[in-house]
Amino acid sequence: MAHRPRSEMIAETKCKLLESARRAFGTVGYADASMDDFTAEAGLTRGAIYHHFGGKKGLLEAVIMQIDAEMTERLHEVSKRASNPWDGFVDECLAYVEMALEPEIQRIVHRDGPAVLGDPLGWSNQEGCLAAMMKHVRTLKQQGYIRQELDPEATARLINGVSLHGAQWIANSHDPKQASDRIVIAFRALLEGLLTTSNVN
Amino acid sequence: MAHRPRSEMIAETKCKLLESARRAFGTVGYADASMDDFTAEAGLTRGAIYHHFGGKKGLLEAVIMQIDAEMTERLHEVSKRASNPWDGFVDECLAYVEMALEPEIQRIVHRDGPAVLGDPLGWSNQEGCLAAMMKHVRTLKQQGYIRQELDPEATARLINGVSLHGAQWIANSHDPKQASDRIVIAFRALLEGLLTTSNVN
DNA sequence: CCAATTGACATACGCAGCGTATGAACTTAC
DNA sequence: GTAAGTTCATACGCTGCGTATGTCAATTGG
Repeated sequence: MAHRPRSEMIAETKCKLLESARRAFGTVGYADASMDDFTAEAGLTRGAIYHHFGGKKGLLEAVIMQIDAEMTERLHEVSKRASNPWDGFVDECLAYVEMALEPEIQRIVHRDGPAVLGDPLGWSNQEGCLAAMMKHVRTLKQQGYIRQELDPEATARLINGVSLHGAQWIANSHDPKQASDRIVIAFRALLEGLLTTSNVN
Repeated sequence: MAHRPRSEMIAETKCKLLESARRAFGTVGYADASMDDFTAEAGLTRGAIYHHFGGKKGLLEAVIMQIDAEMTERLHEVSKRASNPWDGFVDECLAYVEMALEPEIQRIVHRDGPAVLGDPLGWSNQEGCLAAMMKHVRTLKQQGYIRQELDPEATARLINGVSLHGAQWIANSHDPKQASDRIVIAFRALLEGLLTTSNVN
């Protein structure tokens, strides 16, 4: 077995770095993740990181983009199998909450990410979870489900905030199950504020 | 002029440390704030920090508590001069948004704080901004303004999330004025979802 | 098929920054 | 007035990042 093409080797190296970095970031956090440690774990050294990702920050950014792509995919799956647009939207929101409960996502995407890279607006603008939700809101508006005066982007942003904080509260609650139930009730109530009067049940 | 009582000297030292640390954290951020630098700026050394605050984290915690206390006070002022409870609540929410726009608050309280110290639930549980908002929600519920099935804590948490993300979006927008207008509309819509049907206009 | 060149990493070095252990001065208590 | 405790400064070692440099393999051009 001779050597495989170079492009494959590179892709594998990048993949290994992303994997071990993601695990380190997700467990001990960005600040306490030693580059020497998790590169060694991947059988490499820091040199590879500086070459491929420019540095520790670049690596974090790449990890986040990877996770965000996975989240977007999962959310798409959820909203696809709803019977009507509004329910699909609500389901997607709740799925987003559930995902934010996963330790890896919570830590990397929602805590260290904004702290290290700044506001999420910069790195998840195109084709990310936020973009997907924004598109969803726009559709609901066109179909008359929600109020006409609502701006899709602003609305998506706010709902995103609701989801994140709800999730955070649930995650850190001593009784996650009960917290989840209470959050869902309040969440649904808030969302109903968006509906046009003719759509309020 | 002889020596003043020791307790005064200590208080002054603590105050100076808090002040310079707060400035450093608020501008360059927690990670890039060198303890040697901002202690020197206060005419002291790191030794003082480890003695009084236990370390860098402890100092951040103290700074956050100081800011949170100021925020609580300011919010209280706002809601006090409203004509009715619901308007007072809405005003308080919008004031919270505005405060989250201030760079120092945004950076220290909403970004570095959670990243370094973990979830805000731990450090702002008692007598903080969240507690105040929660109390407000409870009152509104008792007075019949908002739905009975809503849990005050969960609701306050979600609204907090709405405020934070709205503020963040406004702050990073290229047109803050326009963004602010769009956020306010969506924010009000969401809040109206909390109202009892008899209170919806 | 063989240089020449580029790319993909590893190695070595320097430096900043944190935490701790130690020490000195000053205060308070008795 | 002395002993004890407090408040800070100083000194030390360690970890961890970034960069500069080196090395080897792979690709390219003739």
